[in-house]
Amino acid sequence: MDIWFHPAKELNLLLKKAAANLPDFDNSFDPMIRPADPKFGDFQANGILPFAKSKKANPRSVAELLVKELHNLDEIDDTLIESSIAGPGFINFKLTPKFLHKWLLKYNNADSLKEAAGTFYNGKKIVIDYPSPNTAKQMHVGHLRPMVIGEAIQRLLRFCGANVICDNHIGDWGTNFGILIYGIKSENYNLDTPTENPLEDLERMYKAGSAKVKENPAIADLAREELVKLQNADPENMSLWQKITDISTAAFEKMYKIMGVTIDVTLGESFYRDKVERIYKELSDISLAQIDKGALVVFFKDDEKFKEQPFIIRKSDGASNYASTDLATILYRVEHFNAEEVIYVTDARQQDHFQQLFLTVGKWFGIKKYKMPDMRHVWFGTILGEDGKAIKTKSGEPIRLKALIDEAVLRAKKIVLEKNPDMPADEVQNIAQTVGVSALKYADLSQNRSGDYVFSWDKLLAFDGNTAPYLLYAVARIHSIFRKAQISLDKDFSAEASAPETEQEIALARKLLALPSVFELALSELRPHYLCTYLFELAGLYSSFYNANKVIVEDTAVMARRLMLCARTLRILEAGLRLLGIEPLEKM
RNA sequence: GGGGGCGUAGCUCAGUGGAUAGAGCAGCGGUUUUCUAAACCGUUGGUCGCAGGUUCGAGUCCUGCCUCCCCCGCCA
Repeated sequence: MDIWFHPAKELNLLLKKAAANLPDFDNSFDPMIRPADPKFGDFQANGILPFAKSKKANPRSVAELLVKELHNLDEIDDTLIESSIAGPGFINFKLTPKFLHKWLLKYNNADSLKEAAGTFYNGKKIVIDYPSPNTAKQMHVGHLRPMVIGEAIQRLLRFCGANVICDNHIGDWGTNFGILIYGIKSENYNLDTPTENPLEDLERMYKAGSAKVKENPAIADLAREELVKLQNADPENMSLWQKITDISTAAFEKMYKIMGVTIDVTLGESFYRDKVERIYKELSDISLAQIDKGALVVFFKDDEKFKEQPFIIRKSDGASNYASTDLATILYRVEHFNAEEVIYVTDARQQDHFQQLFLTVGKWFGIKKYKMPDMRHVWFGTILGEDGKAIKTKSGEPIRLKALIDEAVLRAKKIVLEKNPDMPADEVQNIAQTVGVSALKYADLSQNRSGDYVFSWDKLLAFDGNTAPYLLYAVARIHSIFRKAQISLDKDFSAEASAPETEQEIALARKLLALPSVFELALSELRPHYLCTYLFELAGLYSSFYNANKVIVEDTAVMARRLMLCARTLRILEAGLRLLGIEPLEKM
């Protein structure tokens, strides 16, 4: 019998195969394999109950027939998998220590795990759109989520075999540049000799300009003129715009580096400014779009939700908007990158926009016979202020991302020093940097992305419980064991180590084998918090094992057995942390 | 008015129609001559917003209601 990477998936197939051999079963039977409570087994099949009900049969006797047939199959080795029937008619499956051992020998490092996980996506071409900030604005706490969630998802997709392109669709074009350029000119601000924080200056000038535009129509006209000049490629305004973009990009890149955000291409809205005409023409030609109240809009008369909510794809003043560029963008991604799937990582408020976008693309691509990509909007809730309202740039004091990171690192440093009074200063700084930043990221990733949450320093910078430092600590302790024993983490244990024996060894090994089911779940919903929960539980089981079962012992057989478990736990914890965008430490 | 989301322990949150609803924090009580105690073990704590319904089985699905947040034509 093969040692399957993903036992739940294989069992599901084999149960169907067994059922097909039995006259009492038919196609309506779905095994419904799920990970089980460890006290019952590794997996459970829930499907017998509804099936027996529909056939008016006794679930337990139906289950007995199926289990017997399953174990008659050549693919099943009774010394590797045990089945039992429990309760009203559940089938419980338990992987034996022998199976656990063989699996751990086979999937012994990140490469072998990645190779096996690659079958989930099999090279599917996916463009993922994140974090897509707007230029000329400083990053604040609101940018945390798209960065960390987008990064975790793209890494997970890549690990599971997708051919991913991270496309940073920055907001670098639009009406606000008229106001900003007006603001810069009215202050005679020199972009060539920028101050320490030029983005702060740009933001200030935009705010000042925006306030003036609101109260003075004459200034509004001036701002509009600047915008028209920019759109007509006036050299002076284009040069200003380019400098704004360069300043913003430089500042963003610094932040991406700190936050571990990796980007393949940056094709902002400005890139699509000459590509929207084709959109207007095509959508008009196929009568999908029409002029209404001066604007070009798409109606969805046959859609229950949007029948009275059109999608504006060109403003009545002739200018493009979010919808125009998003339509041009998705076409480009399909035509140029051959995207088979496009994933957008943005906040929840944009759900209507993306539903309308997807509806429009569905009709448009259908009529034009363009290759239809899968489209997913991965949305997340808002980070709220103490008042329960969204933290906004304009009102109140937004917490800058930089300040948040600095505070996190400072707090981490205090703890590192406390725990390691004799550590050299540069090492303290390195560890504090990783601990602080990863705590920040993990706090966001470990929550189900679809909820809002209230910002609090203590919450985002928590270092206890289900946090990055807890996981990093588990990793550091494993490294310490191997340092102490002077054994390589990549040592081949196949000759020396035997199957797990103690309660803690077995519990830990079983958890390690749950990884593929976690990938499957996290991928199906693109929710990184499932991976966080798993890693936390894994680290918890490791800590229990570590406490109860000493690794470096006289008995070489016991030591080899436990060292192998440590090495495998380390590899999975490290791989998992890296998927979350967290670089593990060897010491802390 | 239409739509989306949220509501689970004192707090912050997990929970794929499945078995006695779980963690962390906080609280209480333990564990260190032993591989990193940033740890481990034990323990207290529940009207899963309310009311119906579907189901062998509902925190999970459906209907209605309540609280709060968000979106609903020229912002992104």
